Amino acid sequence: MSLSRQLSPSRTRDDGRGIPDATVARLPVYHRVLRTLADEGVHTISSDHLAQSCGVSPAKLRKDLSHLGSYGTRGVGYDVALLSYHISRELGLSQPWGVVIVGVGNLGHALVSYRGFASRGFEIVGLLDSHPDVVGKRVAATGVDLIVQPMAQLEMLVRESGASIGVIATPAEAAQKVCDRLVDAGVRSILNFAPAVLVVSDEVEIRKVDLAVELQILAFHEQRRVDDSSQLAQVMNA
Amino acid sequence: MSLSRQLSPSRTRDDGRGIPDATVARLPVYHRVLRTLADEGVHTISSDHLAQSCGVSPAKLRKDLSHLGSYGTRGVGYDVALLSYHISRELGLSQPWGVVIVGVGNLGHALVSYRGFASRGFEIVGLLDSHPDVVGKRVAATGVDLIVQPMAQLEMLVRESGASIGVIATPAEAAQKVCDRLVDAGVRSILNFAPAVLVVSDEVEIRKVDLAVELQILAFHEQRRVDDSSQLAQVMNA
DNA sequence: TAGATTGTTAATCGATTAACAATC
DNA sequence: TAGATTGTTAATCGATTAACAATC
Repeated sequence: MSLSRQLSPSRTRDDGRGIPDATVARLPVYHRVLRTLADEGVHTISSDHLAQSCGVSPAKLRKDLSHLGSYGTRGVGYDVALLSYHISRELGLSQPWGVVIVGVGNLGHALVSYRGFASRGFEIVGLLDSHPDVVGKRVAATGVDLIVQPMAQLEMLVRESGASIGVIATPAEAAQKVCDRLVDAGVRSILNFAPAVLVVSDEVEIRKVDLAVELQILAFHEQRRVDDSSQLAQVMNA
Repeated sequence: MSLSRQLSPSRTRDDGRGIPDATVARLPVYHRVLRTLADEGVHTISSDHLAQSCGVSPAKLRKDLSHLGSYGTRGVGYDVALLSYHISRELGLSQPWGVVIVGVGNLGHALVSYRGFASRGFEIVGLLDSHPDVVGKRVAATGVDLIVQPMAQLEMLVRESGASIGVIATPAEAAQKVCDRLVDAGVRSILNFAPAVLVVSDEVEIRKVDLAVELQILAFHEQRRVDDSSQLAQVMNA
């Protein structure tokens, strides 16, 4: 699909087909746990222990890490600092990424005050909202101190800041329009919190966080649990 | 794993192995889109059109729906209301589920004001926080009007309300303790927003929403894009 | 050397996809 | 009947897992 696979089959130690999506999705967890371990003064850790801390199986962890290269030592384990570095490099955390947040309601505020941004090299470079009551308000948190801009500023803000990630925290009705404008302005990565299916071109990477979906998946399992226990009761009575 | 599969191999029209996880994760999207279509007065829709609205392939949609039973009409399509009903029933949305939210910071507030709750049968039955400034505050939104309770009330609140879903919106440090207390009090489904790996027994269903993870996955793709274009430039120059 | 632990292999499992027979 | 569209089949693909040879 992407040109790069054909151009350079092995950018790192990987075997040419790129790092599997499932692995990429777990790398941030490994990275966070490794940083915590480093803070606690741990220098070396085995795949068994690290896997347990990350909530995955040791086999899966080793398989995942093998895609990055060979950074462990047989008989010893992994150097925490070294592995942490290689993961962050692979994830692209060694360079800063500008983030624009569209929609500064409760969720937008929660995102601004989220401490995980700056510590991983993300910088919030712009806040936008369409509501007159919100536009012009100053929003400050650790590492952030911005004035909410009107929507008309979107294109200029994205271009001047060079933001590469757009976060959509608007109501569902506004999401597609906002998405289109972000993409037209040059954003190629979108994180969508609005409960809407966004249509984008293939070049745009889009991730979706949907609270309602998560809750409904839990409801499904809750219901199955209830069904199970009532069925069990029937069997017991029979 | 669960007893029910052995007891009753076919609760609905499914073939005994239960509905695949990947399918369950997509059902809420189908459901939301179907409700929107119903609101727009659409009575019948083909898998091709519905799939497009949901952002999936027609083959995947039909395969997914086939796990629920046979609710379409060949040559015609799906009845929007009927299909919507069967999905909601399968997801367990036909009965109300009580939700307790622990941690009423910016994110907790965003969750309370989220409109997707009540419309899908979820009811927020309790808000808890450890911070003295927050405890006792009244939090109101559509369908919600609650006083934030101190953490000491957790067990009593869960038991008296019969809440089945616990939402953790605390800092990472507090998350495991909160999780343990929720589970001890009887909660079997947890939605975790804290950037922490929670350890729970097998009986507890846990879902995780991690903003930092989503952003880092986007950063990975951004970086790959940058690498690609610089490589392309090199090839062009050569 | 002996014990420990990685990185890789091969088998298995689950999800996706395309094609088409069934049938409205 | 002819056209349309579902539900199912079989092939493919990607992810997981367990086992173990390599090696510190």
